[in-house]
Amino acid sequence: MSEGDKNTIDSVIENLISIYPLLSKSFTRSIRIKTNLNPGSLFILRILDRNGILSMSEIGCKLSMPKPHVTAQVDKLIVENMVERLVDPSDRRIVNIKLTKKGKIDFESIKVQISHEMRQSIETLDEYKVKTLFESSSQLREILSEIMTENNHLQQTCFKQL
Amino acid sequence: MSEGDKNTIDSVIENLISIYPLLSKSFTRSIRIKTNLNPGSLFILRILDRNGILSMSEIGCKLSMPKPHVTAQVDKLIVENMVERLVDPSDRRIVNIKLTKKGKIDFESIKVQISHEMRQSIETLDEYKVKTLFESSSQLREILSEIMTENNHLQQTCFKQL
DNA sequence: AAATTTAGTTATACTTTTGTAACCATTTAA
DNA sequence: TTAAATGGTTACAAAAGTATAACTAAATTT
Repeated sequence: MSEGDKNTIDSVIENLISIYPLLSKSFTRSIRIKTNLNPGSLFILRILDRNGILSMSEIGCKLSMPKPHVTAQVDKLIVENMVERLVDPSDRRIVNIKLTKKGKIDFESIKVQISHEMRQSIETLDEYKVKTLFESSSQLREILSEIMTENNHLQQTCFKQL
Repeated sequence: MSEGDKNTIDSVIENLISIYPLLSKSFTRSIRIKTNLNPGSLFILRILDRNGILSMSEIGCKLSMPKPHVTAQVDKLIVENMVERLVDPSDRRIVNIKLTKKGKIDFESIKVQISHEMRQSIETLDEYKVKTLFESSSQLREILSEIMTENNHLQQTCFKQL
């Protein structure tokens, strides 16, 4: 690897370390204020919305969330009637989770709620910047999803890939 | 605003909501394992490294961190001899914070520590993807920094811009 | 000079997240 | 058919972040 590549990677790390708190502050506060959910259970809604059905362990793997925490968060979502547990007939130890109809509808409106300020900010940008924002966020998301597939290390190794 | 723009913004929000947990999980765990600091105090180091000297309030504004939390985190960093308090001679209410020499050195090595896994992952990517990652993270960082300048709402309004 | 505002700290309570250990039920392996 | 491994839950502890009120000291306003 050349010296230039090394510097490029340094810059990437710098950028990511800067982006993280910007996103964090933008979302977590909206989530707390505008929903009665916490960020963790919202993450679970998001991956269920994307993946359909996931087992408890798969949720924990995808979110690097300890299994006891997954249980607690899913319990909350069940109380809210946003997800449901499904016993896997082929292996009755496995508990599969999926969004309910209410969960799907609620998640859509929550997304609108928590991104309201950010949406307004983005709308003030000129067309070119919005396009740049779209492309850069798409690319970053894709590559990060690709490389962030390492296992978690929580009570047991997580073998299944994201 | 056209329907296409609205969809583009929706996609941007989707992307950002996806990127956030990926970054979060990648950094916070490394920080906890590899340093004796918490993410919050590391954020403070980062903005001090970038901005030089900042007052307590400015730190709180930039990080959307409640002032009492800033005090607590800075206290920790002072115990570690990584930052120092400087009384502002023109206004003796203001407490300015800057990195010590040790703080600068430590921060550099901490950055290497906490980004080690991510760096290794990035190194496995081909040259084109690294370039894409660099460009997209740079662009995203720049635009997010630009739009995430809203005030915090913690005990008092934060007027100064980031 | 008195009243108000601002910067920061202290104290305190609460929420969220992380982590470990122990446990049950089920499946797989010996 | 025992023994071991796996998926998940329960219980519990601790770290980290969030929030508000009350306070001191200094600056500003009136």
